[in-house]
Amino acid sequence: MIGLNEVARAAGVSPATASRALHRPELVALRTRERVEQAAAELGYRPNVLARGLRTRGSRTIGLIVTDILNPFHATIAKGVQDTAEAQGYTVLMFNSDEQPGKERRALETLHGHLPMGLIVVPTAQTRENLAIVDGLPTVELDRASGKEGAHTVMVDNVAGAREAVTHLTELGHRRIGMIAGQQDISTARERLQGYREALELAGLPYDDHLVLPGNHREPDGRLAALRLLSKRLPPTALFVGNNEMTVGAVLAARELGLDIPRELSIIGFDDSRWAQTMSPALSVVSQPAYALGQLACQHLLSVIAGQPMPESVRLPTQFIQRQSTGPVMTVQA
Amino acid sequence: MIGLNEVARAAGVSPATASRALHRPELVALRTRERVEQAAAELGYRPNVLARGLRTRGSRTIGLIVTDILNPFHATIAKGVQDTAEAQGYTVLMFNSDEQPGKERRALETLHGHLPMGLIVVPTAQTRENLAIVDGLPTVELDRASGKEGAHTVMVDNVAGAREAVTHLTELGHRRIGMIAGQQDISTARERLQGYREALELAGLPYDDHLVLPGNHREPDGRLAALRLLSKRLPPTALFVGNNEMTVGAVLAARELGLDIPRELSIIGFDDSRWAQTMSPALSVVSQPAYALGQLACQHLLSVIAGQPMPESVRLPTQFIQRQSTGPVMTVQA
DNA sequence: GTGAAAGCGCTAACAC
DNA sequence: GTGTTAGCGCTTTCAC
Repeated sequence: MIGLNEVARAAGVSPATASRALHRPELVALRTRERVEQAAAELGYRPNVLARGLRTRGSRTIGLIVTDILNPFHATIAKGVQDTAEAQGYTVLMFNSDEQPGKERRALETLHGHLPMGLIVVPTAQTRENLAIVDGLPTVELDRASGKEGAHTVMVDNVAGAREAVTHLTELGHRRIGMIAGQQDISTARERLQGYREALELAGLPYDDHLVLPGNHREPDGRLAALRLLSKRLPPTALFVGNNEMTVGAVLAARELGLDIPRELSIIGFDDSRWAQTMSPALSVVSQPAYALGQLACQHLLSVIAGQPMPESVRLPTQFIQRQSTGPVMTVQA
Repeated sequence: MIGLNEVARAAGVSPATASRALHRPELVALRTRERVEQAAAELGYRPNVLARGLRTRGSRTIGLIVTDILNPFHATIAKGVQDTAEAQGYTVLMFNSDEQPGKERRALETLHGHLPMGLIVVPTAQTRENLAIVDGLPTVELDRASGKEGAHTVMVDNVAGAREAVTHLTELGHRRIGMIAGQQDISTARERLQGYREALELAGLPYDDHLVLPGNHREPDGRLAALRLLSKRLPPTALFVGNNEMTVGAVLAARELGLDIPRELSIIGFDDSRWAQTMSPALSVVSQPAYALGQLACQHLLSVIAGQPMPESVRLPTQFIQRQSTGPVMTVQA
């Protein structure tokens, strides 16, 4: 490996000067700086970030923990984070928690050993406790809030997004609207349920516990919950589903039951995707700016790292996109 | 940060012994080892991998460069790699090349500074040259071959997969079968085209240049290529598409043209996905074991790192899955 | 079986 | 503006 020593020798300066020339050009005479830069380029010098990190107690590295990289929403978030970090010269160490607090813990432990300068995390149910592992590390919680005091969060306005979607349904005349909600220990799921309740209230409809089923955010759970809701004697005429994966399951369930969408059942999902756009009928959704969410979280984190005062919580708006999966309620069957 | 010094002091031994106790237990008396381990656990000791890496010239880190993390195929591969690496105590540094050799170069340069022990890369068109940056680093090429001499590769049998799919079409009676091929500087695309040709030959059909269009592996290109092929005076009655993203474009194109699948047009895509499974009609595909591919590449790499002799090239089989997007050729129109 | 000492490559403090 | 020196936390000779 070509080290700074070689570069310094080739440029006829001391290693310290070579380091300054590369890292703090303003402290060095223009001439020497040029010599060093040229030598570095010729030798193909690449800084050893391990040595640098050891010395400065912090590599230009940030951690990213998502709950499911196979979920396109998370993959998009990850790309937003990575692109932004890379543009600023940061390297991202990415981990998957698979929604499991234990995996999150291990990820945090591994990360800790890498002396990262910051962390972006999509929290699990135990993030508040787990974050003790990286105590003092600048952290931004993304998409969900762990509930930790004073944590920085970047999220969408889930309440408004859900309210808008469900209001769309009430305005179409639906009065029995089911919801497949996420696990209630996740802030996002709570907020979406809250929006659902608010929309019902606005429409003067009662909240009916039996029409709301939990789900663990994955496809099979969405399917099972939908099957249960739709098999009731008096099934809902519309379904609002709390995340993208469960929506797939719900649509599959509707197909299994031979229900025509939207004639016999209206469905709205949370989070847009290519699948939602191209399935037939195309799915009405509450769309989230996933990429922007990742970008913003990363910028936010870098600002916090830089010591700039930052607002604790940032909310991005969602957008309701009406497609073909929602329609007026059928005239009541005898 | 709790360092090895603190642990050593707490255990009443020297740092050197503490290091040995944790890393080479057999060199240390059982009693002292226990004391050290207990001290480490109590203090919550986490090794500083930067310091260790600096000292041993190589962190327990491997690099992974994929061409598009938003493509579910690549996301799945990444998960396979990560899960496997993590199980062996390795940390993955993941980068996105977006198919751009320039981004790949920068990723390799960044990676180099982290002193990784190995690299898994989904090659771009210039990987052969770019790999000079990490000269000597154990490397496994995944999904595609860069053409570098003696490189380790883990791929699927693209020729057989394509041949099988196209043979399915010829057996259904199709005689004008179009192909949307990937860029021919990518080995995978060349091999799939090769399989297409072999299938035609097996069926005694001539190879017609006009029925084969290139594409840059992304959705819009697939759409445009399909539109061009299907707008011919004598359009193909079936389409074989070289990757998953382009297949989406091709299906959208068919819809735009109002073509009924499979009555008026049969389509087969390469690589399965949830989209392919749930779109209607469900898509017949050549399915690839994406997760296993990632796992295998990682195992292979770790073996190479460990100095075990390894075969240069590994091929996994594909599997043709017939769904509803393929059917017998329509009786010829006047 | 254990400790002392050196050094991985780099940068910050302190001279000059 | 530049060089000298020291040390980040760890592992690894080399003694004992």
